[in-house]
Amino acid sequence: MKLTKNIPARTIERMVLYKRLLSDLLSKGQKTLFSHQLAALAHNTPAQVRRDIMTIGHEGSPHKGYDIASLITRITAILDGSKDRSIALVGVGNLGRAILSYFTYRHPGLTIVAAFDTDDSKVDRVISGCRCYHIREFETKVRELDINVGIITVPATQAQNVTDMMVAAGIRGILNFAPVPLKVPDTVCADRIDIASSLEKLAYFADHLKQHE
Amino acid sequence: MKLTKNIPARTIERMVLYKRLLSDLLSKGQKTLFSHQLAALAHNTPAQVRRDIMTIGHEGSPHKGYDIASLITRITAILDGSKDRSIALVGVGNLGRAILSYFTYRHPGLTIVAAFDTDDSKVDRVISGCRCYHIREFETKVRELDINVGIITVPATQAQNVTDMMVAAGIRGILNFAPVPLKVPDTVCADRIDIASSLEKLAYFADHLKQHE
DNA sequence: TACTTACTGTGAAGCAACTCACAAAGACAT
DNA sequence: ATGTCTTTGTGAGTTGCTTCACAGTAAGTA
Repeated sequence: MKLTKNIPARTIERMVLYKRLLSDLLSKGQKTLFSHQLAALAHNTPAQVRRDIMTIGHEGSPHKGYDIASLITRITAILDGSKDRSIALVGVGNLGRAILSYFTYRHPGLTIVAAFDTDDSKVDRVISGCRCYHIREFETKVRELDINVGIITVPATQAQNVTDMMVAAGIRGILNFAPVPLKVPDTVCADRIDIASSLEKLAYFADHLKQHE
Repeated sequence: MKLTKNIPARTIERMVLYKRLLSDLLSKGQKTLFSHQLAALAHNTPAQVRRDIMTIGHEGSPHKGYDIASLITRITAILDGSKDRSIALVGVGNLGRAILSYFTYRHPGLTIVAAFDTDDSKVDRVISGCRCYHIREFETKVRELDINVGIITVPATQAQNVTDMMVAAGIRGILNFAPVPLKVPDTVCADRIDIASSLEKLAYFADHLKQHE
């Protein structure tokens, strides 16, 4: 695979979606599709789809469209989805446990292999198939299990501390559920999922979207 | 408050964050701040902060900066955060329950007032302070409790059905945890939170971000 | 009073993502 | 063959958010 330079984040997000949609179609026996069909499934435009596929260096043929199997292969290669990802979760509270149970065995290629907490009553328990360790073992386990993505589900006040610890341990991607922005060096990628913020934003648009045509 | 026309979604997201950061400062007794201080807390630039504040029609003074209390008031007015929001959740599975427990009593102004499921064993139970109803009562309860935001935590196969039901019941904002994009009329605002996708994206950037200065 | 300093408000420039619109090309019909 | 139809690939244009850079301004200083 040629080294495609700098694919924009938005495109990567859509690739993840395309991959899932295409895999569905493939498992139903469909072999090819056109840009407008994928666009309908992804709720965007044919032009967007074609541009995206062009961006990752793949091509289709004007009369058959895109070959689903080879497109999946290409996207997978881009996303590096071939190799299994080991993920660590820090903060075994309500949300942490929910993510563990929600996640386990459901997402091939993405596995939460270790959870961490400061609470001794949680240490060594196995929650939804995932063992809990004391947070002081974090760096050791990260190295041992070759983890490079971390999930943060600790209270806001501790999120930055945990982040710094993750960065020090060599984590390169952080998914943060705490409602604070994290400071990370630019060799590390951090994303925030904040349910309360999302709801507030939604509440705003629920009121301000046009009420009529 | 004057009708500010069309504040971009990105700005609204930052407003939600600013509001939280400013409230923290206010409760610590701070009265005013400068754009560069808020920028540091929000991890963006002073110019961005000033532009945002300008966009919502507020202003500061060159020597004292912005008045925190009045800025919060303004943001709250914009976000309509004064009135309490009633929220419905559909799909009382692992994730649904986690969100209920994670959310309850923690977010003033945002309350999940009713949960819905098809499973009779869940109906009438109270989970984390929130009562479950059978989904056939959805529209009735939505009207009764004046709900206009909904959370979807059902399996992907049912997400669109639930969405259509929500739209029919008059819901205007939908937060979707199922890994499929939803089709909604443009009078309704839908947002997707997909943990698996986020992790895949993160995994990609964990590998592709620059390794060194 | 005049000078310095530090900040805001904002027009204009810069960027990045999205869309348009059309040339090129294969399939099929006649 | 020749023409028609449909769809791809893509340069160019557009849109919308972000950043720059500087005039305007008020407080502090002497």
